[in-house]
Amino acid sequence: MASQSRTKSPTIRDVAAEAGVSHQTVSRVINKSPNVKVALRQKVQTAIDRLGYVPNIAARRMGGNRSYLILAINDRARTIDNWGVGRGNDWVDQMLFGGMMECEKNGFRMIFDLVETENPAAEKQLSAALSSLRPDGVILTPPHSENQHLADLLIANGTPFARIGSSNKNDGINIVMDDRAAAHAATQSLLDLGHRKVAFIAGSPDYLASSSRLAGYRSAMAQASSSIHADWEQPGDFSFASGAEAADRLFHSESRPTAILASNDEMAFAVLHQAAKFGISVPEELSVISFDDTPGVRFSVPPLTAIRQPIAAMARRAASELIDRKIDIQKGIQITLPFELITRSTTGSAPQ
Amino acid sequence: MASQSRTKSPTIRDVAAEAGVSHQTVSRVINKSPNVKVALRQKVQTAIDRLGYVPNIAARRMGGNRSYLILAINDRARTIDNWGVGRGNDWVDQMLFGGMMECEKNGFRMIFDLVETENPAAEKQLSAALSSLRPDGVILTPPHSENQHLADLLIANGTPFARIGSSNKNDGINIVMDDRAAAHAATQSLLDLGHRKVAFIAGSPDYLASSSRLAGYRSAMAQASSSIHADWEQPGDFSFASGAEAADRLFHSESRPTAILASNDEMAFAVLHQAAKFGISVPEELSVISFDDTPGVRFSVPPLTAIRQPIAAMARRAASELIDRKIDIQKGIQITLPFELITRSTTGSAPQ
DNA sequence: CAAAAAAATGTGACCGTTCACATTTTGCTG
DNA sequence: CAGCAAAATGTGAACGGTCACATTTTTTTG
Repeated sequence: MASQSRTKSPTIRDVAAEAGVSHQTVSRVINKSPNVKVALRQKVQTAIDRLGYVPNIAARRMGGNRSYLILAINDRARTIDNWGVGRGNDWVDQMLFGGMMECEKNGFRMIFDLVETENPAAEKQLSAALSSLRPDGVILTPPHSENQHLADLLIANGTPFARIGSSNKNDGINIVMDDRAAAHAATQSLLDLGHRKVAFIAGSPDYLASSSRLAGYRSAMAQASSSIHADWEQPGDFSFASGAEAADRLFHSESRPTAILASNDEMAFAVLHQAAKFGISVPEELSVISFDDTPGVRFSVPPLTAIRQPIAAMARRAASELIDRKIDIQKGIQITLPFELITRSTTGSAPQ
Repeated sequence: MASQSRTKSPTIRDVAAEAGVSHQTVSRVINKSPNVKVALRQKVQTAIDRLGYVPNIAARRMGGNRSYLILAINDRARTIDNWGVGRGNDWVDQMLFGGMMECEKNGFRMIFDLVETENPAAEKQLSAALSSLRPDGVILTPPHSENQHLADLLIANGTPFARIGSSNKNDGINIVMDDRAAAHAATQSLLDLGHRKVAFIAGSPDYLASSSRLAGYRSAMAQASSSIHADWEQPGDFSFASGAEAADRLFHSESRPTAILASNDEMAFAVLHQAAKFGISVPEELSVISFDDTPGVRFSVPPLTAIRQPIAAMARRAASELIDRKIDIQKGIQITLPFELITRSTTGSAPQ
């Protein structure tokens, strides 16, 4: 009944026999060892091609001390809503793409683990995954990149790791976008369009990025030396609801802003939503810029001008660094990737 | 320099020594063999807990004929745009969630492979993945679920597989939403609101779902016995651009529809976009329903009424069936999962 | 209650790689 | 061109599970 007998794939010894060499020589060819003569290498390669040999990843892990696996830890909370509410985790597919391409290029595989944000068993879950998979590297994405317990566990275990979207850490590989500079640039672009009343909706304080973005906004505003209104800095938590509330407060403010910088796309969507309700036209009466540039933004009406967070590029870089693994995880490495301001249709000159 | 020595995880033999039994007994406990006395089982379990033992997945694969791996084949084309254009693959994260939860529950892991749609090397890529990973099951997602070459390869290899979003196949496990019924229901809901001029924007003909949806639309319209205008059936290919073009044609049509059923969210977004341009208010002058209900839809203005495609549930079911593997892949199994019509704000009574 | 059957437990080989080390071949030096 | 170092290739063990089968214990049966 169940599955019929699996076709037997050729082994390294089949290739060795076919090429008339020892199995170890085949291994050397696979692993690009420099100490194989060209003639032999070619003979082996021919045999590999003829037999369609592909090394078995499980056996490689058994024999050597590498697994050719990169483990990506993502937030379950961001994804779980898909079940009911239909909230997407735009990180996952970009992670997948950026990280996976890099892995594939190097004969690695990427495996995901979804860990609940506030789960006290998170360490246990990671620990089990390490034992079971013995990955060559682990990528931590927000908010897990802020969880030092996980990092400590990885250090104790001797597994190299990279954090995405977190910096100022003195261990592991830390890959970030320059949030401060990005927020500054976005704010400046609004100032350059003649806006003087520029508001900011902050992200959840749990994320380091939130304070960096706020700092960038403040520095640009301070430089502009225009009068700053306290109401223009609104709290938020990255949710649609919090964005809508912030927008309400701003629209009711006695000094209503003509431009709003929102700390993520979802809150920017909420701003557009509320603007429509208030009969405020975008971009004629109000300009909006958001952070992240997740895939959905180009379908908003009007399409959002946004700071693109290079998630795929960050994941790719994380994978690449882990695969190279010339790294001493005990001391931290900081890598900053460039941001990009994508101008679409929610920004325009300040109203007269 | 490189990674420091990895902490040695306990092995099955460490547990055996700790519990004072043979390694095979430990193996039996792990695998829930019924033939272990309760007293012994408990002694072993205690030792497992004390040592924090977790079986090494690679070793399990080497010894036995299972890998505890499910391979999910996704479309690279849908994802590759992330790099440049920022187009999301809403399948991936839902697949990930639905399938992965099920895998995790059973001690399995899910691995993704991104395969280009039109790539002639697709079979080679799958073949390599099979050799390398030896997965216990493979999940094919659109458009790969329509590629019989891949299915044949899997059958020849003896690897069970499930197709998502494809039916009428006589091999493998086939999991679908009832597209015809869903399209019928959506169309009917518009007719029930008093609409008589109901248009349809079709999806790419490469997908079986496209024709099913068209059929459902036609059957509902036929039943309504209202006069049907040829212009109301517009071609499309699931892209924003094709949706915008279809909308343009419909809005210029001499018998402009008061309701439009679009075959996916992206084309529905395009309809909203064009409606705004034409100054057509939604839902007062035009009702819109879309297919898929991908995460972004609730941020459209106004939020889209949509048929939810239960992607996560389908992935979960696929994984579940493959893990149970009581299946004879030679003969096909058809599984239909329920759809759901999510009413949001793009639908309303027909204008007078 | 002895003999046979069934259930519980144990033993050693094996999966397909890489590793450590042994051996052979090649290249270099004086 | 002997003698030795370095490069190229080969050999067998080991990784950590499961499998097939052997052995021991318990239960059933006539």
